[in-house]
Amino acid sequence: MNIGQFAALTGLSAHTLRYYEKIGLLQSVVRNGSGHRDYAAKEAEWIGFINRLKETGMPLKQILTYAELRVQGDATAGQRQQLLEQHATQLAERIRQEQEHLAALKQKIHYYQTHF
Amino acid sequence: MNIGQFAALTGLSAHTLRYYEKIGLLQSVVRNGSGHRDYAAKEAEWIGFINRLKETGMPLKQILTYAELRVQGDATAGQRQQLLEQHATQLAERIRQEQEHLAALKQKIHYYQTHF
DNA sequence: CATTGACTTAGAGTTAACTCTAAGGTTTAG
DNA sequence: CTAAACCTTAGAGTTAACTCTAAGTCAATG
Repeated sequence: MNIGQFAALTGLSAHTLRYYEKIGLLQSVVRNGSGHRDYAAKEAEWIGFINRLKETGMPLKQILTYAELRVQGDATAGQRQQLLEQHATQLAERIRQEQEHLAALKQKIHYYQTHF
Repeated sequence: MNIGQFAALTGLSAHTLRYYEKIGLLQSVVRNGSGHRDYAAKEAEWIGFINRLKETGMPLKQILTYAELRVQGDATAGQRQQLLEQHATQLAERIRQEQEHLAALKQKIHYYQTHF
């Protein structure tokens, strides 16, 4: 799959895909005979995971750390697990806070409803 | 209360407080005889609400819209209510997504636990 | 065979929300 | 009285994560 198709599939732009490659987030993209990038299914999966981490607020730098551990193979599984555990803990805490904020917002909205 | 004390109280820097004033987020700060800002309790409350909106991902521009409606008084209560309702809906949706992400992360962590 | 899309490097531009600096002046606290 | 904190305007710098441009070349599609 070429970069245009892969961009459409992942929702990222071709520019962004090259950028991700440049900073080391995508290390396994192979080229076809004429030098064009040829994306495989595993890249789509990996981008999916990157997006999950991004959408939960992990900065690219940290995702990059994870990516670098990943290419080092099984020896780094423990570190990766720890990294994800830390992130999961932070995410749970954020969800908790957002629920609190949501409750407060709803109360404020209720105030508007009853007073105007 | 002067700007230094108020900064300490709200967790924002004096720089940021002046910046908020400049962009119109803080419109009611009075000055004492010598021109220094004199913050009141209502400002602290308002900053608290701004922080709540910020922490739930509302961009300053939109918070500014709310601020401008606010200073226009009761006539804009409906619009403000609508703005908050929209935001609450988005927030609820985001929480839902984050919960999904969290579940997926936990599964991945579980995978690490059982395979290494 | 013409158009569209791919390739490269290198670097500039964008947006949000600060964050800080300069430069000169006034006020307050101990 | 002196040091720290406040005031002003105007503008530069920062960080993240893109986003785009230039300039020239090569490949793929209909």
